[in-house]
Amino acid sequence: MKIATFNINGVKARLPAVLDWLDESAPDVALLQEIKSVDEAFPREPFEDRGYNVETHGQKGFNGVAILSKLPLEDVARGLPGDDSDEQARWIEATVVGEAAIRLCGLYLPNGNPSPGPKYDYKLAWMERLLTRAQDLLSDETPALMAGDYNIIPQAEDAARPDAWRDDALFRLESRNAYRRIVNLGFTEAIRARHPQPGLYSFWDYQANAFDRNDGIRIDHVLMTPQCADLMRDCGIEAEVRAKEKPSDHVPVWVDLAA
DNA sequence: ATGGCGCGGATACCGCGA
Repeated sequence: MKIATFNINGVKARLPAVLDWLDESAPDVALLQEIKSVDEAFPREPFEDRGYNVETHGQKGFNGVAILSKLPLEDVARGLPGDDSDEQARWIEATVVGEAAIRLCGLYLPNGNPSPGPKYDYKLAWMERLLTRAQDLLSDETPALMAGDYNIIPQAEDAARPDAWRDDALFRLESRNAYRRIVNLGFTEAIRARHPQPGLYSFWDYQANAFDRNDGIRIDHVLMTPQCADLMRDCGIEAEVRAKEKPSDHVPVWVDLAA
C-alpha cells in the first residue's frame, strides 16, 4: 500500500497538478494539507471519478486537511484532541483496512512565525497536544503513522542553508527539541531511516528560483509506530513534481507498506 | 538577496505562508 503526504497549497489552484500527480504516482492513500477550502466547496468529483474515497476537514481560506483513499476509510476523526477551543483545521485521522489495518493521521503543524510571539506559542502548544496523541497511538501497539507538513527542519542536514533558518520557527532549538521528543517516543521517520543522506528536501520557496538552485528544506515527514515501520518496504520524495506546471511549493513524500 | 512568489478573500490591498 502506497501512502503519500502532500501539502498542495490550495485545492482549487492546484487541482490539475494534483490530478496529474495522482494519475502518475497512483498512491492508494493521499494525505493532503493546506486544502484552503471549506468541506462543502472541496471538489470531490474528480477524485471520486479516480476511485478515491474522500474525507475532508476544511476551513475557510486557510489550513485544511483531507484524506483520499482507494480503500474504504473507517472511524474518521477530525481535529487534534486536547483543546476544544482550537478552530484551526490541521488534523484528520482514519483507519484503512488492506492486508493489515493502518491508522492514518494527516497533519498540518502550525508554521509558528514570527517567533517569539503568540503564533510560536500556538505551535509549541499544538506540539504538546501532538505528543499526547502520539503516546496514545504507541500505546495501541498497532500499525499507525502520522504524516504531513510538520513545519520542522529536524536537523541541519535537512536544509541547504541551515544558517538562514537558525532563528526561524521551523528550525529554532525549541522547535527541534519538541519534534525530537515526539520521534524519540518510539517512532521511525521514514526518509531518515531509509535514505539518511543529506540534501533531500520536500519544500522549495517560490521566490528567487529556489528549486533551480536546490535551496530547499525537508519539513514533510512520515512518522511510523514500530508495528508500522516493520511493514515499510520503501519510501521516497517525489521532487520532480516541483518542476511541473503551476506546482505547489511542497512535493509528495510516500511510503510503501506491506499492508 | 531586509527582496522576492503564490493563494484566498476580500477588492484594487492584505494576511499568511516558509
